[in-house]
Amino acid sequence: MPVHHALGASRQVCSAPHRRSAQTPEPGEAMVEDRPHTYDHRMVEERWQKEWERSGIYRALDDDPREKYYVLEMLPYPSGDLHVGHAKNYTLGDAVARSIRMLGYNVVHPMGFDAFGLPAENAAIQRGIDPNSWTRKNIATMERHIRLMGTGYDWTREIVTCDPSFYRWNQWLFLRMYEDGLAYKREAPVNWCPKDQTVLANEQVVDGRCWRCGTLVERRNLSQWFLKITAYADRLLDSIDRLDGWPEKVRVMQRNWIGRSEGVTFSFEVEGLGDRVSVYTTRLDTLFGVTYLALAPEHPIVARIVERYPKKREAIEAYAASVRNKSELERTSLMEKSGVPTGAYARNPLSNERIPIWITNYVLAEYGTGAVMGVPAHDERDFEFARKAGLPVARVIERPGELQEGPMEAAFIDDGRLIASGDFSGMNSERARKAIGDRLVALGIGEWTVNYRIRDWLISRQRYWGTPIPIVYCPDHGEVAVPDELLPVVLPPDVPITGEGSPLARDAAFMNTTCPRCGGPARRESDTMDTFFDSSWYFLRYLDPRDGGKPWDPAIANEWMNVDQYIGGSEHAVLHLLYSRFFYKYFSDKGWIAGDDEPFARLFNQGDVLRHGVRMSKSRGNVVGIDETVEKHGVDAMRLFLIKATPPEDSMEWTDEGIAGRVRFLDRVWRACAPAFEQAAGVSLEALPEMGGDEQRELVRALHAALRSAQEETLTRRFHFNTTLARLDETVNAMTKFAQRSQTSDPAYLYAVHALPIALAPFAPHIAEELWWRMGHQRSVHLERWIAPSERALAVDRIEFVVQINGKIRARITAAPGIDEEAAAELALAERNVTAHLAGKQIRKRVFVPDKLLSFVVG
RNA sequence: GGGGAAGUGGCGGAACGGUCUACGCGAUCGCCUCAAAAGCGAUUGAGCCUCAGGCUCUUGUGGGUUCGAAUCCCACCUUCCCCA
Repeated sequence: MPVHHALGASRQVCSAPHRRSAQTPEPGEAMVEDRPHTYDHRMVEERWQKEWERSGIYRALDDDPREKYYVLEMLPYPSGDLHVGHAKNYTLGDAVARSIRMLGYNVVHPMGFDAFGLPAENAAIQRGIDPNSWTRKNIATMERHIRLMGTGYDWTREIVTCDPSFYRWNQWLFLRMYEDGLAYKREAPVNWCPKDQTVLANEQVVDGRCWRCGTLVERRNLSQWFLKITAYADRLLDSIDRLDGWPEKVRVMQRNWIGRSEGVTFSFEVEGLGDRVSVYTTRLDTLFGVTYLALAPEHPIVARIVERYPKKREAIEAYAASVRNKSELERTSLMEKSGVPTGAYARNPLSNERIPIWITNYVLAEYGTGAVMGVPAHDERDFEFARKAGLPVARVIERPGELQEGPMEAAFIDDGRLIASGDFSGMNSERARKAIGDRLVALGIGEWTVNYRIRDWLISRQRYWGTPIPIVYCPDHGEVAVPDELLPVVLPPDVPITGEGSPLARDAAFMNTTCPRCGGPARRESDTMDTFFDSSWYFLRYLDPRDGGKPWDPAIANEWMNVDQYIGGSEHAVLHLLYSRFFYKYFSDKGWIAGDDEPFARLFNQGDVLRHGVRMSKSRGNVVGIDETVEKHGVDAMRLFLIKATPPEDSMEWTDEGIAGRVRFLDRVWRACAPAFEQAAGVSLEALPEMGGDEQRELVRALHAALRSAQEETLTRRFHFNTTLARLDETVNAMTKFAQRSQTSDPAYLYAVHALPIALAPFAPHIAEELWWRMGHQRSVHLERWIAPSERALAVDRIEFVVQINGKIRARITAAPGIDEEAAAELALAERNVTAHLAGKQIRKRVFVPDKLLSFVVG
């Protein structure tokens, strides 16, 4: 039987209360004798994690009358051991899911693994481990860690993308896109990472380097599969405006990435050739400042020019060869701008001026038209090149009211007023762009053009550990789609992985197949899909994870979509989020989802966890592991520290003192509640308790302030639970104080003890459950409804207002709330310090803010 | 160069037109103890004065709006992020 001791007694006994059920393990005896003062986190946490698993309290059901709420963390890559930096992400999502659930929503909160990708293959190359078993092992470790954090996921919905039951739907979706002309194969110069031995999408090249391994990428011409994301460029851009639950930063980055610009495509005639060279520009106002035409060495017209002006052949070909294999970054940023004259000339279509044609390294064939008009006076790169090449600089824009003389020191790239521009001189830039554009169109050599920075998404990867692209090549029928009934095209096991070339291409058993159309011998496509394909739609599979006939049931998806709260790091601000938005718009067009064609209503970017001032990461060797942290301090303490340290969007420093503080907090919670376990449950939470005195009122007020904070931070989606934890600290401090002065059998105290587990449940789920159970409850605290914060409980019976004279505080006065201005003034004028400052002055104005201040303006 | 975010005690942060520094960490002192740890309690922005009281200053810097500004506006400085 429980033994009650007054708080502060030399020995605090935590004995076993009544049994809950046959399956529930008994609380250990260790708590009773070994560590009498403290809460034994290890035993309690382990026990409840097992119990939650057994009882399945976090399962989300499809037909639930409550309003749905979809909370999702970005699909993690199973990288093995997790550290507390990962824990921050899952802890926030878990706290949000739990508090939303307690507020009465039907919450779905699933988890799964982004299991395809290069690290598994690299492990195979380096250590000869099979990618599948390596991945499965990592998933097991990671899943254990995620469970160890006390997270309340609905594991019945778990998906693993390397499972054929998942990736078969990648193939199915790919085939629908193929049918709709959104998936196509073409030869193109692509980003090739020599280390990873594969191509990369534009989005996956950061500063000219492979986003994964940091190797400088090269250019290669290869035949590759693309997804036509550019067909959705305008829609992807336009609906960014509606994403008001997204961080502004991410919205700006997406807009920049899509990079829509309006300009004119027009052409220059090449002298003596009859051909024309097209260029695209948004800066038509600088057209009269063109002093040369720059071509990419790969531009098709170069060959014709060489033919016509053979004298320069050698120089041109040598130059083209020297540039050819350089990466985009090297050409546009790292290398000095260079070029050679071709000997050919072009005519400026408006000024009719004769300008030299150069080939240069800083113009890329696959960007725009592969040719640009050179305007050194008003473009930085052109200015730099012209200076090196000795080309003239012709100023055609000036800042109004400013006369420039002498040679230019740098390009002037702002808008201004046109000079030396024929009929257009005197116009401002904006008007001139329109006028010059219209003139070119009227002359029949130009066309208004909308241009995008975004390119089609290259999804081919010459690697093994990914979804096989379901295409076969037949000598008679060419490219043939694998029919749906033959899906999935299964990744063959036991393929030797050497890091040289495509493993699948060497596997004869995989490659040799029959043509679905004629039954004759055919070869399979050996490329696999970019893993971003998987993460572009996985959030729909969670909703119908075991469907064997389709990727998801539209009716079920419509019940749950879209994702109400998406949580993840800002590193996916462009890639994953842009791809997912593209897929979702396509699904919407197909009628596979209804309603909003944006998948993620709200997005929250978490801040990092730092150790010694830098981001925690394995490669830096500054990680603090989950296992050791949980072992030493406990899951709840870890979660509380991760939440308490900073607002969730900020990065935080992991400190030993910080987590120690949260361990102390949990001990204080335990000590405050333990003496009242037996009696607390007898006090109803439906109504406020009797609050005889100030101490009682203050205690209940502190508790309700915590309840209000958690509720507000959840419903406003601000998630600044660091302030909620401050209110919980105050609550527990108030309880400790109360217990020292008054009886712990006081109804107000018992009420606080009874309610505390509910207020703690979203943040420290284990101790909350333990307290709840010890009070005799049979049902999980996590299935309880939140206690609505009560205005009456929050009301104070005394306020302190300040008296200001000319803006300076001269007195602080305690009074009843709601005191009127006259009464407040009377009290103020009774203060010595107030009268002293008012003496001999005339009151010109009086400002009264109820319960806050009374301000006198004197002169 | 353009855009975005941010600068508050010894530290993390709270407050977002109305008492600056809630809460936590750290530190100092006290109680308990043979002693320590733990726990509990108190103190903790700076400088002054005629020190039971009161004054001045303080939210990166300088201006402005206002009875009143950390909060709103302008300029500048610094840091981080994105784009070029």
